[in-house]
Amino acid sequence: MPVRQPSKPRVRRERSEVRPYHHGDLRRVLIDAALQLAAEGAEVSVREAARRAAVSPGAPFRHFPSRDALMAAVAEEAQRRFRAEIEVALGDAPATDPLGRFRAFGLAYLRWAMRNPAHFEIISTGRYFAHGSSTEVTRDNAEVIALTERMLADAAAQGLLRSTDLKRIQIAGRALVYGFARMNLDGHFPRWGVEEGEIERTAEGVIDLFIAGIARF
Amino acid sequence: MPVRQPSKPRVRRERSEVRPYHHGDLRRVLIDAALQLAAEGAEVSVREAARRAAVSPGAPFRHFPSRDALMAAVAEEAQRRFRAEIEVALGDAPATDPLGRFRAFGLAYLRWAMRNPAHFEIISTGRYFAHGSSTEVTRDNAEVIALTERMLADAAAQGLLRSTDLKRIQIAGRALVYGFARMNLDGHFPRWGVEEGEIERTAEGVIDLFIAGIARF
DNA sequence: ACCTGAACACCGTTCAAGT
DNA sequence: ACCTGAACACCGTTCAAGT
Repeated sequence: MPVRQPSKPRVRRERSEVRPYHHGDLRRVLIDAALQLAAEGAEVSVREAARRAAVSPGAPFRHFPSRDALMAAVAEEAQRRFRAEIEVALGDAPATDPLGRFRAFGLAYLRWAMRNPAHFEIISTGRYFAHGSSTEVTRDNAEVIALTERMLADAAAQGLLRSTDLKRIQIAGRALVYGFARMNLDGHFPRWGVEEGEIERTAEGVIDLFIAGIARF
Repeated sequence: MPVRQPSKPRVRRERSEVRPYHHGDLRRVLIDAALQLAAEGAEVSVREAARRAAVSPGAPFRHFPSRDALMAAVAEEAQRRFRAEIEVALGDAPATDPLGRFRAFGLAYLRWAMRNPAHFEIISTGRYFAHGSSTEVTRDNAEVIALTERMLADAAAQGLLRSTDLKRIQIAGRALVYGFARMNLDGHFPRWGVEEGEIERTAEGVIDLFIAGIARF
């Protein structure tokens, strides 16, 4: 078999002065523009994303059938990043300590939500895509749910829990962290006397309170 | 002094067939229209509210400086109703049983949120008025916070709580119910295997789990 | 004092026409 | 195949003009 040179991808003046007629990967560029708009706290509009991609207002509709479809793609991307961060955080937590893992999960969840509020909102608000319209988001989410399910099952197996109703514990735990993240998002903390600087510490305290409540000792 | 007849307020065909030039109380009518739009699950738009009030698109702006101001008025009304319902629910709960009151509060909170999702969202989303732009909403909210503060202080005084960090308990409790309400709002329950019919029961279970976690026994 | 109706600058979306 | 640019039906908001 003839050995081929490990072909450096032929660039051939891709970076010419002349604006090319075809955009490189408009789909990708539009998603990134939308992510950035959200991160800036601006409303995500198709037209503005198009403007940032330097294309006409109609162009995005060749890649996304609707604004909601664009938002779903943005949610997919954000969900991917979220899940990656969760998994990194859980890499440090030993499998032998399921409640420790549960705690690490909660902390990672809240930290990401605090530091990426707009992306968190797009993932969770459910206003942009009908439940399950994006199979990828659905799958990612299901795997995150399965993750905490396993932790609780392990904890129960080790006799660490007061209650045997794991589903109830799981939903309560999720309501707790989701509620905390949304209180932040929706600007509730000032009226609760929680200041900017102490939010992450407060998150930690709330998680610990919950775990102390479900733990046998 | 000549006695004048106790003049029945001169109506003089106010209810004539001809549409009167002045609306009776356009402000009120616009707020109601907006509440109804929200309850129908539709986007609340100033123009649509104007249409329902049978006035021109510009008319609302004589009563509200902006869409956000209209939404703030809607939030005020919704918050008033919410608080009224909470207080009715607490009327039945004896002052001698602070954790019972805490439970009753949580249930009333969640029931209202489940049954008035759109109004609940307008109250809580904080997208429509800067934190504290409406003194009335701020005050109503502060009183609801004070309500639960008292319950927990009473519970602590009776030695019913495991922890003495009441602020932490309060924020955790609020995060729990708010999170649960928002999971419902944001359509999370299908992917958690919680069906429509069992949501209120699940809410009860989650509240009980939390209270069992903070109670001394 | 309160409302109308036209106007303006935005949006999402469609579609013929261009390359 | 992909993009342009005009068009349409919506929005929030302003403002002269009417009563």
